[in-house]
Amino acid sequence: MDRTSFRDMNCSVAQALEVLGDWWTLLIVRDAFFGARRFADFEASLGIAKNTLSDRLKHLVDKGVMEKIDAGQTGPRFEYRLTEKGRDLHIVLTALRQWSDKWVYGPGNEPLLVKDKRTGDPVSELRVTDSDGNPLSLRDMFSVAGPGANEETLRMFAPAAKKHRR
Amino acid sequence: MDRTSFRDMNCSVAQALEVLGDWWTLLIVRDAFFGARRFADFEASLGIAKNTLSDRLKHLVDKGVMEKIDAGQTGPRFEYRLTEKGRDLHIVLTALRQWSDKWVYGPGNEPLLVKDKRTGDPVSELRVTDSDGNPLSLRDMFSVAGPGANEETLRMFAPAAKKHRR
DNA sequence: GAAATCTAGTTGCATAACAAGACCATATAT
DNA sequence: ATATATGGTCTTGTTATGCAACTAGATTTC
Repeated sequence: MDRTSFRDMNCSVAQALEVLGDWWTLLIVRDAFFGARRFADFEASLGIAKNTLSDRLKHLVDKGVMEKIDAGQTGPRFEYRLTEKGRDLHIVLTALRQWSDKWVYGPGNEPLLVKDKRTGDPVSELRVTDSDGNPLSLRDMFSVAGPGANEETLRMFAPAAKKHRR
Repeated sequence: MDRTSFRDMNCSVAQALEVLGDWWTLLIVRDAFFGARRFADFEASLGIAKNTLSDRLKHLVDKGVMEKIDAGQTGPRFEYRLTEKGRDLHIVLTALRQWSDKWVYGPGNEPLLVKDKRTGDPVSELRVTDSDGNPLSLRDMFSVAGPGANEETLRMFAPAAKKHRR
């Protein structure tokens, strides 16, 4: 009666959630982007229980999102740093932030703004675009099985869609 | 000893996770994008327990991400559909998918490809850009307290960053 | 028209995940 | 020698989640 793992699902979203889907995990990554490095940093800024933080950091290190560095000439002093894999999550956090700014807080109530250093303007909203940078709406795209697809993928991906189409 | 809620954190990422952060939730949304609508659709394609699915759907409806529609002339027959708020999560799923395609599966092993209907090319990678559409790297941006910030935000956002800067 | 089936769940039980706080080991500071 | 800081582990409870059984209205089959 373990919690169902997403490991065997041949789906990128599922795999991402297998790494990031636990309660607290993405907030730890967020804090890392804000400069938190030490165990106590995360603990203080999140108010997370030590054991949970310990688990999550281990998991993130294990998955290659963060690395644990012994920064200690002076006693037990470790730093947890984002790897490149971890830094690449910036786009995921941006997507979540923008969604929440729009739908939870609403325009004009954002707790935090991310701006372009050069112009001072807020960064623009993420959009899915074609290769030339033109925005694509949901109706302008379609999904197909990729090179890594298998039957599992297909079962997942074309679930009931067909059954209910009129 | 409840699970810590993120409700009181004045942070967009935390609020997004308060809505989406549970195990299974984003996979349910993913399935909705793939055309799943009925209780049994989600159940079959995910292999999720009925009670958990029931909880999650209630929560998503409650948060305005999906709506429950009685599509039943013929018996108990409901449909769960994404609202506009829910459809806007497409960008979040895209970010997660692209991250995983890059870092978990690797190029050439994607289980699923999303393509431009017009050209047949895969949609391009999400990027954070300035108002003119020029890509910005992490170093090209900075964060500031927004109009909705409070002390809580600041404590979160400038946690240890200062302490450890040399 | 009775029995089986389908849909959309709820309920009860077992276990894993999570939270809170006590405790611990190493090292430096006083 | 004592106190403090760091970075945890351990113990103990409470939820969350999974699994299976059951329910209830409506439809289909016999």
